[in-house]
Amino acid sequence: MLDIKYVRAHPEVVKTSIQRRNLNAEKINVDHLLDLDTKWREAQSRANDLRGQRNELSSSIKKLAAEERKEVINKVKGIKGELTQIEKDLEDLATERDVLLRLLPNLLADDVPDGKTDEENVEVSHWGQLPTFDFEPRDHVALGEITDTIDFDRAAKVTGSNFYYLKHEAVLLEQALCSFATAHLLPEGFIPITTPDLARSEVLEGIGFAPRGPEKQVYNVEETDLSLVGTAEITVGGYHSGEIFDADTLPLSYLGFSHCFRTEAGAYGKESRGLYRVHQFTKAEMFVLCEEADSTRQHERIRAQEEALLQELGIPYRVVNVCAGDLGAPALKKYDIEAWMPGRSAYGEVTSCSNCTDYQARRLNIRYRPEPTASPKHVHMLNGTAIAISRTLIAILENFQRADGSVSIPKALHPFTAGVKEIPCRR
RNA sequence: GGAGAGAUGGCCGAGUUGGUCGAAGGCGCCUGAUUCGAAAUCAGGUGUACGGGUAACCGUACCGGGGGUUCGAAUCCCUUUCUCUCCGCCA
Repeated sequence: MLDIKYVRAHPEVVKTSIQRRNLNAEKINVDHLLDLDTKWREAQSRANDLRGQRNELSSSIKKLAAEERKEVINKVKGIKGELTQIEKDLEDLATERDVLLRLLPNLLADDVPDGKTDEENVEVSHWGQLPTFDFEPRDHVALGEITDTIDFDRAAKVTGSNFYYLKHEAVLLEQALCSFATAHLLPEGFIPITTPDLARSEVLEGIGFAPRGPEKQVYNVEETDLSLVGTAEITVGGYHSGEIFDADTLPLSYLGFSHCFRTEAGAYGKESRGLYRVHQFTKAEMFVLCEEADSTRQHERIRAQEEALLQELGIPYRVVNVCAGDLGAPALKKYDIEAWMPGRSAYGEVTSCSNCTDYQARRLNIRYRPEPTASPKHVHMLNGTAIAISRTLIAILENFQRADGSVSIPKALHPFTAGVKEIPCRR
């Protein structure tokens, strides 16, 4: 959520963000919002006057004789009639205004490229040598089948499409990747944390997810206000809601582990084969709370960690600066890191990191005091994928496959795989 | 799941026969005095949001959330969430 005071002062900047993000300006109407806001402020002012009058008269009642008292009470009742109506208007205006206010996306960083879809994201760097094979490389679905490590067919019996079982070395890899991420990020000051896999609507909304309605991306739990989380960003972000930090406790960095559940409604089509777009996966997520002036630096720090992890694994990748039209509403700027996936001879997103500035902190009410006696400001919040297990598995299987259908396990994971260094072909 | 108790400012904690309570007291923090400096001590200050004003400042709201009673609610009633204790069930 943006600061309404900022919207009042800089409506053009907000409009530009909406336009560049290719959002529906009819629906997300800044002028209408400001109009409602003006009316709300007028009503607020009037209500204040009336309440002031009421309070003054009310407090005098005690001292008055019975005769006068009746008269004044009637007078106050008259004020109350008008006040009740204005308070009703005030509430309606505030509700309508806030609905619109919450639809506004974050501002855009200066260096966010123009563009409508992910095809217009701009490559900013790349790393690693693309593998060459003297055989026809298999994709991860085929590899998962012949090594008996990923089973989609049987999962379909239990949960339907886009679920899977991991078996044998894939399970080792899942656990090893989590341990690998921890081992790498612990010395960097990240606090490991496991979180609930569910969260309340209030928290989902605070982070910028729609918990209900046609645009929701999450599973709801019946007869509760809970949803399965799509990322630990939600639960780690909600962790400190309502709190005020001393500046010297920031930045605060977490490495959150959770399962991620996504309905992926309407996302079927290309790029949805195999593990790429599934309803459940495990993820290690970096999450940083910091001071306002520090967030750009923290964003680069998270990105550097994401790159370091892929480099240690030996997976070729490129970094793209996500264009305005492909950015999520809470993000001021986002990098996607795309690993090379030989199964489709293309790069595919494996991690991303977003600078959400104070957009999430405002609704979650997470603040800090820049100085001990200063008024609190909202913290800046950033998130980035350390390891998304499912997509990392794609990259590992496809990049490290051999002609005989076996797969070598990256050296960086050997300390965590119980001595297992390769995945044998079983068919 | 059943029965009770509670939720107050950055923290702890008074206040429940409704009015002078944004809220005692303490801690913490800030400023000043004292000191070579510090500790200790003493004095003063110290919530958030919204609205108004160039400003000093003024008004309004906020005592977990929502609703109600009343001229007036931290205080009374209803409801909801959470916490704690006890009982039951269970990994």
